[in-house]
Amino acid sequence: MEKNKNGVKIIFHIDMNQFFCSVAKIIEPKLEGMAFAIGRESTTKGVLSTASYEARKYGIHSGMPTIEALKLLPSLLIIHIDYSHYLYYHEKFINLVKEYTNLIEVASIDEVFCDMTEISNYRHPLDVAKEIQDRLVKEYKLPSSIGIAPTLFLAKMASDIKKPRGITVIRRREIEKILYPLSVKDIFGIGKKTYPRLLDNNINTIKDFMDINNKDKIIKLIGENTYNYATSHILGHSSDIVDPNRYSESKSISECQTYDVPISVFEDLILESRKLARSVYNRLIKEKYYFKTVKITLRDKAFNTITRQVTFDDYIQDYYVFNDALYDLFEANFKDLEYRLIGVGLANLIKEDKIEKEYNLFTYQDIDTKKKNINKLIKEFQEKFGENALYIKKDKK
DNA sequence: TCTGGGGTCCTAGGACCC
DNA sequence: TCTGGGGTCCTAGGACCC
Repeated sequence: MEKNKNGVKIIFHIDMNQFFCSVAKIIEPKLEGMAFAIGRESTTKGVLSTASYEARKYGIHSGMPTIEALKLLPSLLIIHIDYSHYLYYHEKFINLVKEYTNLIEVASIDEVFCDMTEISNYRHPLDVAKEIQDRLVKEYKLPSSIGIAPTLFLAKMASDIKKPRGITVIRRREIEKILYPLSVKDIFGIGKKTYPRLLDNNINTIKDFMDINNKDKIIKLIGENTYNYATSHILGHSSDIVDPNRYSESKSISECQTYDVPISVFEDLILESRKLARSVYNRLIKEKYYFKTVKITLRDKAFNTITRQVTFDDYIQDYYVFNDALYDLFEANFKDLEYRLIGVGLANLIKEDKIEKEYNLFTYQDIDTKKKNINKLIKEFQEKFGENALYIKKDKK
């Protein structure tokens, strides 16, 4: 891996500030300074995906039900933008960063990790960060925050510290100073379920979280693996590298739909599932995957959600097998309820070009196992009946 | 109070194999 | 009749992230 003259990796995490709102403002500059949010237009159903800083002042935030946000601010403007617009500016953003390094890991539509170790040998990382930030604003009107640290995890934590338009550096020797005063909810991976449970146990700050005296208590709450993951990453112990191919292959493809009018008739459910299935299948073919697992999701009016799945022995790419499996799964799990959400998906994916290799491997393994079994049997029988008992004499006429 | 849509990863239990 | 230990795969649910 890249190392600079000090033997330390320089990782950037570049995070677009309220990316969806920025794109809306590019499309319509009048939105600048207005309290608005991104969500489903002309309905109070659903949740908001982003809120402008002006809207956030009223307590409005992403994930908030639209109807709740409107209670806080009846004049909140709700905008919907086609996803292709976001993708367009995503590309611009990625291409600009690629001018500095090819070691880029696209983490989501609005954030990337990049390894700037090489460039740090002849340019100061802060200058580079400042330049990227300025160019994103000048060339595309995209504000961003940048975190600079020796690991991906710390860079991600760093970019969160100053928003909007911040640049934060975390050096190894500054980890305690910078991170320990922060709340445990700022730890990447601690969410809205775990946070209150930690608070109940007097774990408020990252300092509390890292206190060895709290170790057993925290492990009981979040499990040993999560604990070890979080603590070692906070200390900067991580061998993660910027991997441009980390998300290049999907693990699953799925689509779901929430209905304003719940579905309570099985035939309607099947009809809707066919639409979702068609779309999922098109993506499967377009991206050249085979699948082994078919999944369904059902959510009723009371928000009870079940998932069911079936896995086949071989990788397949057959639309009718997919649809039959969906039908069987829905039929077996359909109850006399009102369903608000239906989901279908494919998992256990493999790329088309890998499939032949896989099959050859399977066949080889099969032969190998079979051979071993036969030899075991021969040995057993020879021990029982004698070395030559299994060889039939050919002297018979 | 009302809760979208697309993902990833983890856990715990069970089946099965050696 | 009383049954170990390790590994892998599958399933369902849950937490989390953007």
